[in-house]
Parts: sequence; C-alpha cells; structure tokens
Amino acid sequence: MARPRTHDEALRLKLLDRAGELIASDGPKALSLRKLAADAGTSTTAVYSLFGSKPDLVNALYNEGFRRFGARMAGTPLTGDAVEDLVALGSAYRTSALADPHLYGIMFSRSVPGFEPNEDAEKLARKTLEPLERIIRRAVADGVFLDVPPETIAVGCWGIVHGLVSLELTGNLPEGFDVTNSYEAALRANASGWLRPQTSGNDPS
Amino acid sequence: MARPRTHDEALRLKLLDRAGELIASDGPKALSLRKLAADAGTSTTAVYSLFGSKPDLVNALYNEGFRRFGARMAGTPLTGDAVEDLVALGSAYRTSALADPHLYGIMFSRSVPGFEPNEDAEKLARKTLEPLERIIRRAVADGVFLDVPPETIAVGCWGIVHGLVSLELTGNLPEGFDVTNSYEAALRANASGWLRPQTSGNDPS
DNA sequence: TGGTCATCCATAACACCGTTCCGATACGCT
DNA sequence: AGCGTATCGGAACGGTGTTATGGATGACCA
Repeated sequence: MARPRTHDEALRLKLLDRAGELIASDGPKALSLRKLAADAGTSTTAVYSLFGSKPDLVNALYNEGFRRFGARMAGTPLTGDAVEDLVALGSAYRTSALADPHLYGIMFSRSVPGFEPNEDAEKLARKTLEPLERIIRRAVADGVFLDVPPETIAVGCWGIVHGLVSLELTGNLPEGFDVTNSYEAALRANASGWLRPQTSGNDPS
Repeated sequence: MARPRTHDEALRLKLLDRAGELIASDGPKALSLRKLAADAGTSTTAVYSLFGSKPDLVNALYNEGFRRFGARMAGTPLTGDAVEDLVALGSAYRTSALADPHLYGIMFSRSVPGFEPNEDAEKLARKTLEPLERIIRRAVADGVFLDVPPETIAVGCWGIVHGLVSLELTGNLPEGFDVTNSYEAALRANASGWLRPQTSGNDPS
C-alpha cells in the first residue's frame, strides 16, 4: 500500500549489535539513541518502531546476555562430584561475565539507569540457574550436602560467584590480587562448607 | 567585601540530606540538580560552589555511606570464634545495606551513571574491611583456617556477602525466599569451608 | 499511464538534563 | 553616600529520551 519498510529485522539486529559495542567501548552512559541511530545510518524513530523505547532496547540486550550465559552454563562438562561441578559452573559464570562485561552489568548490576527487566526476561534469567539447582538437589538427596533446602545452597553459590565477579568488574578488588586462583579457592571453600560433617574432603587447596 | 555567603556548611548538609532522600524514594535516576536545588530552596549553582559537580556530590554520599558502614562493622561485638565472627560481620554488612539501600547502590553497584569514586574515597572504602581482615589473619595464624593468603579468604567472604546482598537489593532472589535464615546459613557454610580439615565443627545448620 | 492515498520514516519540536556564563545583588570599606 | 567586589539566581548551551508532523514513497485503480 505504501513505501517499503526499512525498519526491518536486519536493522533490528544491526541496532542491537551497535548498541552492545557502544556500551562495551564507552560505558552504558554513552549509549544515546541519536548516536546509535547515526551509527546505523537511520533515525531515532527506528528504535521506537523496532523496540518501543530505550529501556526496551536494553531489555533485548538483557535477553541476549542471558542467552549466551545460559549456553555457557549448559555447556559446562560435569563430573558428578558436587563440589567440583559447582566450582566448574562458577568458573564458567566468571568466564561468561568477563567475556561480555557490559552485558553482565545490564543483567545483574542495573548499569543502565531506568531499565528494569520485564517479566518474561526475568523468567529467562531464572532458567539459566537450572544446571546449578540440579547438581545441588542431587547432592542433597544423596546425603552429600547438608539437609537444608536446595534453594538455600543455590542462592549461596550464586551469591558468591556474583559477588566476586561484580567486585572484580567494578574494580573493587585490591591491586595485584590473584583473582583466578583465589576465585577458585573461594568457590571450593564455599561448596565444601555445605558438605555433611562426616564426609571428609573439604580441602580447598 | 561582598554579600554574605548562603552557600555554606548548613546548605551543604541540607543538599546531601535531600539528595539521599531523592535517591531513596525515586531511584538514582531521579536525582536531578534542578529538582534538588528547588527542593532546598536554592539554585543549581549551589551544587557547583559546594561540591564541584554532580559526581562530586555523589562522592560525598559515597563517603557518608562508608562512614555509616564502617561504624556498624567496627561496632559489631566479636566472640573470638572466627566462623561466628565472620557470620556476625556479614550480618552487620547486610543490616547496613538494608538500612541505606540507595547508599549501598552508590558504594558498590555504580548505580549513578558517570560516577567513579576518587582515590581518597576508595582508600576509605578499603579501610572498612579491616575488622574482617583482622579476624582472618588471626584465624590463619592460629591454624584455625587453612594456610592460604588471608587476602584470599577476605575477598571470598566479602564476595559472598556482597553477592547475596546485591542480589537481594536488585530483586533477583526467588519470591518467598527466606532471606535472613538462608543468608546466615550461607555465611556459616562459607566460613566453615575455610576451616582446616582436622578441625571439626563445620555445621552450618 | 497518471492520479490517489495509505503507509512509513526523517526531521523538527518538546521537556528535561548537567554545566557554564553573566548580570543583578548586597554587603564592607572609604 | 557611594564605590568595589564577592556572591549567587537565572538564563543560555549542548546534550538526552520521546513525541508529533509533514514530506516522500510506491502499490493500487481509473
């Protein structure tokens, strides 16, 4: 009926891509719709017809971040040893965060002001933790871990990886700190702390 | 020589106070210098003569946050039992964060875009963790904790409290989750994980 | 083929932001 | 009293996200 549409799927992907790059290179503050549109050779209207608003565009980045995150978590090889598997998942978590630090900030640190993930996005986020919960449920059922609600352990594990990673990303760790080794030792100590007392082997060295 | 100055210490405190309230009630995004000045019955110039810029004003809030934080940490009664003391400090950390969630966001989550704490502020922040490091150094020296660099353990402990608290503050925890009890259990499990194997008593129940 | 017209989108407008600049102000001093 | 000057409120500037608008466009039909 009218002129052919140029605000199409290809442009949508291009905008998402450039938005990620802008945030990665100059920080979340530097993501401006005018710059983004100019960079993609279009106008600010494109963002509104394709996404709805700036927070909605960020939400798309949020989802993309969790998609990559979930893939890395699900792709982590597991051994069946609960402690070692928790350490492995935690390392995958950190690797993922360091690979896309700007996405991590959007996902977990509310780095873009005024953005709150919508309900669907939150569900997707919750799903990412499934491998973690599966390991813990089994370890509790097998009597390897203490008989506390698996959710408690899962949140504790999530807490320590999230805490260490976000301290690292915001530059709050001491200078010259050996992050990689300390991170793994802390994960192992944390996981070992959930072992039942009679079970030996809580040696994080 | 000239008109009497009204951009004085009293106004400085009033601005800090109102700025904290604005962030607390409507989020960091709602902190606008125009609103703040109108609220305090002055002009935006006041912020520039008293603080220098908006990030500098936020830096003052950052310092105030760490002042309160440090007071709570230093005022936590300790027992001499390393695990229990780490749990107590962790609980004080959470209490402090929940008491001033907006300040916590400024201190640890970069919730105000474009703000980076200056060097002095970072030093003050580092000092807040001293009680934590003292406990750990002693527990390692006494052979209660594993023989790893105390810094490693300190960062691990900081990581888990920071992680759990920030997950709680950003609303990332599951609904109906028993935060208080799980938090304490997770802290106890984490601290117990650093105990030397022959030492018994790693029961986070 | 030429005209109509629904559709699409770049441009401009609006309200707000942080920051800078400047002129009116109001006191101490001569 | 009147000058000089430190002071500060308000206007100006360049930016932001968002919304309104009008010109461009190409499929349809006479």
